[in-house]
Parts: sequence; C-alpha cells; structure tokens
Amino acid sequence: MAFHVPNDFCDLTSILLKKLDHSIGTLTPAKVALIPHATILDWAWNHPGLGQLLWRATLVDAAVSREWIVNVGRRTAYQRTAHLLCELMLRMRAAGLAQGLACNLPITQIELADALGLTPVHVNRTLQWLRGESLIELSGKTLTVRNWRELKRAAGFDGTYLHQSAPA
Amino acid sequence: MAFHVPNDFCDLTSILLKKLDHSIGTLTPAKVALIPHATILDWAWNHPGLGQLLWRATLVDAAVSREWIVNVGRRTAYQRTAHLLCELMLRMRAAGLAQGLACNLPITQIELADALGLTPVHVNRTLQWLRGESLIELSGKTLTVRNWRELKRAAGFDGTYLHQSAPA
DNA sequence: CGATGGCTTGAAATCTCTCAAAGAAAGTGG
DNA sequence: CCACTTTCTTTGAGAGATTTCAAGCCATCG
Repeated sequence: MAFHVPNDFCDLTSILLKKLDHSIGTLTPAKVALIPHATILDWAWNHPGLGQLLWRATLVDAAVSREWIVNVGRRTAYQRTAHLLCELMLRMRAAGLAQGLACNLPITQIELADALGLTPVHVNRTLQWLRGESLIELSGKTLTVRNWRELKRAAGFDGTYLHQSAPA
Repeated sequence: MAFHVPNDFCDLTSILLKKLDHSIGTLTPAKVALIPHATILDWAWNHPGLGQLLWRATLVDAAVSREWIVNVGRRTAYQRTAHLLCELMLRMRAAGLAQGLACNLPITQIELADALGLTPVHVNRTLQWLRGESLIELSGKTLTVRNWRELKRAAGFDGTYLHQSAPA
C-alpha cells in the first residue's frame, strides 16, 4: 500500500493508532532508526514546530495514499506503472538519492506488481512497453528515465500531491 | 477517493498542506461547519488532548485510504462493492445514523462506481448479484444489510482499520 | 555447478468495459 | 396535478485489458 524511500519517517501512525492494521517490511537491507513513542510525543507537544512537521509528514503520506487509489482504480496498467515510476523518481530526488534522472530501484517485478494491483506477468509486459517507447531504462537495480516529459504525459502525472516544496 | 459521513471532520489536511491536491463536494444537501485554520491550530497546540484527537482523526482517514487501495487494487467487483458497503454501514452506525443494519445511503450507482473504480453498468450488475444472494437490500436511498456475516465474508472485511474503538 | 529466484514468452480464459437502448424515477414548470 | 425533461437504473451483446496457466531462460549465490 506504500513505499518508503531512505530518510522517510515510517509508521508514525502507530503513535496514536494502537491497533495494528498493517505491517511494514524491508525490501533490502536497511538501516533503521527506532524512536520510542514517548520521545516522539514529547517532541510533538513540547516543540510545536516539530509537532507540526510530524503531523504534516503523516498528511503527506495520506495524500500519497489517495493518489494511489486513483492510480489503481482509474488508470490502465501502462499509465499506472509510469505513474509509480514518476513518483518514485521524484521522491528519490527529493531524498538526494538520484543522479539526474537515474536512481536506485532495488525492487523486483513481483513487488512492483503487488503495489500496482497487477500480476507480475503483466508488469513485465508493461515495463517492456515503456522501454520500447524509450521512456525508461530499468535493468537490474537502476531506474533511468530517458524521457521525463513523455513519461509524465503517459502517466498523467502531476506531482502536486507529493507536497515536496518546503513546509511553512 | 473518500466518503465522509455526517459528523466527520473533513479537509483537516488543508491546515498544514497549503497546496490543494484534491477537492471536496457534497452528494446531498448538507449542513457544514466551517472552522478557521487559526482556530484549529490554536486548539492543537494549546490543548494537547484536542491536538491528539485531531491528529488521530487524520491518521484514521489515512488508514481508510490504505484499505481503499487494497480494495480497488486487489478485490473483484463483487468483493469490492461488498467491502465498501460494510465500511459505510459501520461508519454510519458509529455516527449513530443507522437503525440496526439499515441506514441512509443517498448515493447514485454512478457515484458508487466512481469510488469503486468500476463502471456504473458493472456496479449495477454487482448490486443485483448482492441482492440476489440476499446479502443486502438497496433501494432508493436506504441500504439494509440482510446478512451481515455473509456480507463480511464475501467482502473479506475486517473492520480493524476503521479504528472505531475510543482513542486513549 | 546445481539450486533458487527473477525475468520473459505464449496462448487461452475471464472479468470488466464499451456501446446502445429502453424503462423507472425524480425533479420542473405551467 | 399533469406534461415534460433530466437523471438514474437496467438489460444485452460484443470488445478488450488483464489474468491464468505453463514453460523456458537467465542471473546470482553458496
């Protein structure tokens, strides 16, 4: 239901929602910082600036979720896959983890399929199509966008929902 | 991407996310309370209990969004429709707006289709199927669940994500 | 160098959509 | 309160996107 890229806060939900309704796992070896709930709550209530930042982070996650609903519910496999790749590229760039329009994407087609609501077989064909149109290169663990403008157009992508501009 | 039932907070997102990435509309005549952002922010930072409640409300909305991703991405039209009806019934009950397993559902099949990522035509056939199985009655503006247990089973519904138990 | 997991390909099956039209229901104006 | 219009619901048949099933290939790893 969601992907996190390095430096993302994750599972902020658990601070206030005590009943687990989902789980989180790693797709690769990862360095994870564990922060006690008590610490976060202390930050939130005693440093309003921080609290605002944390709340905001959860709101951005929610915005991304809403976009995924649209993606999965209303776009074709082709648009949908392109859309996810646009999102991931922008988020990796914001995290300072991209070189130009290339970034690490250590994810299998099976995992991609799960996130896209497609079968792995169809994801495979869709990626071939995107490659055939020279929109992307995706080999091994590296995603390179060959034609950002066309990829965006194919996906119907508008990154507003990522709220990447600095918060007030 | 979401439905609100009476008494739901809506658009809390806009308090911290200044760039609009979606819109909100009414499906029926509605009584709406407008609260200035400044007021909400004041509540949030000067009354920690309230702030926690507000933050929590946005987290529950996010949890619902995540479930919708699953619903639209991984369930058949039949399961998906049943699932949404389960959710709506539970939320209407929590809002004190249901009589037993019957509640108001003033929504057209077209709107339902939009939320489900289906065509209105297919929603129509799906509802007929659910009616045929005696799981629901849905005529005019009233939804009645005839067989809650079976409807839940058909939908693969687990209401945990609604977090309806009282917050700490 | 065998084993495992991931990628690719093909063909048939299926779910859902599209197109098209007709019947109900609900709202509007006279 | 009745024509009239609009919107919503229903039905049918054909088309299409995606899935399913099945198999082969390739790369990586111990």
